[in-house]
Amino acid sequence: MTRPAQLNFKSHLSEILHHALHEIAPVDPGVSIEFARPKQASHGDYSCNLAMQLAKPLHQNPRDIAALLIKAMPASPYLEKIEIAGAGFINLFLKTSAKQQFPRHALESGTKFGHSDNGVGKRIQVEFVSANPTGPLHVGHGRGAAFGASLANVLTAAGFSVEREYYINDAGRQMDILALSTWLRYLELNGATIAFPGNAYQGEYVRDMARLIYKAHGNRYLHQPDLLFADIPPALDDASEARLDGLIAKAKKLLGQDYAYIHNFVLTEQLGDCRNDLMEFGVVFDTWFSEQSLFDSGMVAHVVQLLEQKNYLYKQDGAKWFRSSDFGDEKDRVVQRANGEFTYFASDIAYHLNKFERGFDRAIDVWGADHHGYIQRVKGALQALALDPAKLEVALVQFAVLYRDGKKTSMSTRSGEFVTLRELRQEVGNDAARFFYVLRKSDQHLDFDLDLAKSQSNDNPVYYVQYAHARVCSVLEQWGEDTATLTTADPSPLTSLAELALLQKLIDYPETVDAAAKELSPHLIAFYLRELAGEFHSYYNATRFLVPEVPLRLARLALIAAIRQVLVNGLTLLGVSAPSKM
RNA sequence: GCCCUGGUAGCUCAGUGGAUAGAGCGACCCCCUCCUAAGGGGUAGGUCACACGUUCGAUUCGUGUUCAGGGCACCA
Repeated sequence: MTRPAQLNFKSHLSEILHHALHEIAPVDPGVSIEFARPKQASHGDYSCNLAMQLAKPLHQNPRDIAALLIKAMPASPYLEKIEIAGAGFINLFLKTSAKQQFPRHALESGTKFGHSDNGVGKRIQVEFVSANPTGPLHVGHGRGAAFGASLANVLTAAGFSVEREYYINDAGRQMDILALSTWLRYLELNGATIAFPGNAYQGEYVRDMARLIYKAHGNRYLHQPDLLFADIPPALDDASEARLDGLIAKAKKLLGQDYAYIHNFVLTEQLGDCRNDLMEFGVVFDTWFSEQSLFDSGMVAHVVQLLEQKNYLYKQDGAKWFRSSDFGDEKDRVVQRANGEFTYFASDIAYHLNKFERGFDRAIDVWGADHHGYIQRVKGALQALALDPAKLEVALVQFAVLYRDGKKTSMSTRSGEFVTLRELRQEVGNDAARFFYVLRKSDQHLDFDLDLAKSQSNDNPVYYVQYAHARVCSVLEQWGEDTATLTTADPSPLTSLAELALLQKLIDYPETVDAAAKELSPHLIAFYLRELAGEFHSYYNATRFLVPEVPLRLARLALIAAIRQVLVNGLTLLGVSAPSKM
């Protein structure tokens, strides 16, 4: 057995059990080799239920099979003993000396500890946030941002080449509504009295943009409001969508070329704001992909034509429908409306075709849970285009429901009543926000209690983890010597129960990163860190590190230095800082 | 009506086809002359929603029921 470059007991054990399995069952019986971490120490460090799985296909008693497997296993330098227990568990016990290698191993690997090469040579695109640039990001977007960024980091740690992308919905009606809303506010600044539509964008940021335009251009874009509202039927109520569309059409007509200026101005403003907001949140993108560019390049028209050629479209009521029900969708969907305009779905098909053309091995879309009905039709379209829909994975992030004073808070952008991500970050801090967001499984509803998150109490688990880091820093500082020398410390004095448990925890870290990458579950890192911090705090309270006996002191310092490294690495994956003083 | 998520301790949530189901908060009791008390130790708290099925074994998988949240546009 060769020693793996990155020490990973699980894959090592898996290797030797595969070998044994092949020995006793040359024909693949179609079972998978899994290891569990037993809750009881007497059941070993790892346990394997392979023998029980084999009982049926091999028509033998599981305990007998276990004995055969153990006999066929190649010798391992890391194993102390192997036992058969219960109904046929194979319990594996690691040598203490093997576990004791981990502090040195973690320190030598440094920021790379926990990284693997599982994904080497594979390109993954992670698309996330992709919020409409029609207003500030709110706390719901924040969850997608935190999840997507952490996921991308985890995948990078697993060796994948990751590209982070933001899809900008800069084409379409919502942008027009924003442009109109801003222009109406601008008219008000010019002294006009406007019946501001109830379903236009109400937020204060719209007024801010209008003020910027007014400041830079004075009354250049002023038109008489009478003309604007002239033939808009008064019978239509204030919140009518048709009235809004009428106003947009009128604005385009009155402003002529200038409409493009207003439209572009509000887009640039909102996008810039969004980008800054995310950057401050530690979330950066490699690519900002414009939906409009898909129209400009003719990609949307092209993809619709492509589907038409393949006979997946039909006309009904003047519109073009895609036969998505042929691909498991509950009904067919319109790609081109009766008025000739393409739907959002059409540009989304074009967008996904474009993703595939860029040659990613996997594309992960992080979507809000409200888009779940969308998965089937997009995959259907990909299939219709003879692409492999399995390459597209959709991670649905459930809504973050916000509570203030114990009451649900509305998050509609148009109504202007929302709590922005920026506001949240200012109130609870970036670290707490990033950590809070990934402290839930992504497909789990998140009740974000603002009052709790705002309270600077120790309820906030991020402090708990950061505090562990700060404590290690403090101890090492008082020790005062070069921590780099700790890699040479003899680890054999680390024999207490707490120390063995901590060694095991270090061993778990690379496996946790692997699992988080495989299951697209960054929350596993957050939970791991909380557990590691908990075991460290307990150890800290029970044990002195700066003891007079030099070998013991060095061994313990090496252990806590390794813990510090893992805390840093894990927090980095989550985009949370690791302060050395608190 | 159909589709997605969920239902695990008082609350918020992890977790697992396996052996005695976990954490945080809350409650109660205790620990700073001591490397950071933003910490630690302890006590109490459970029919893993319910029923049936698959399995050597189900809280985990399947089906049904029920409750909760969300989604079902020629919006984006």
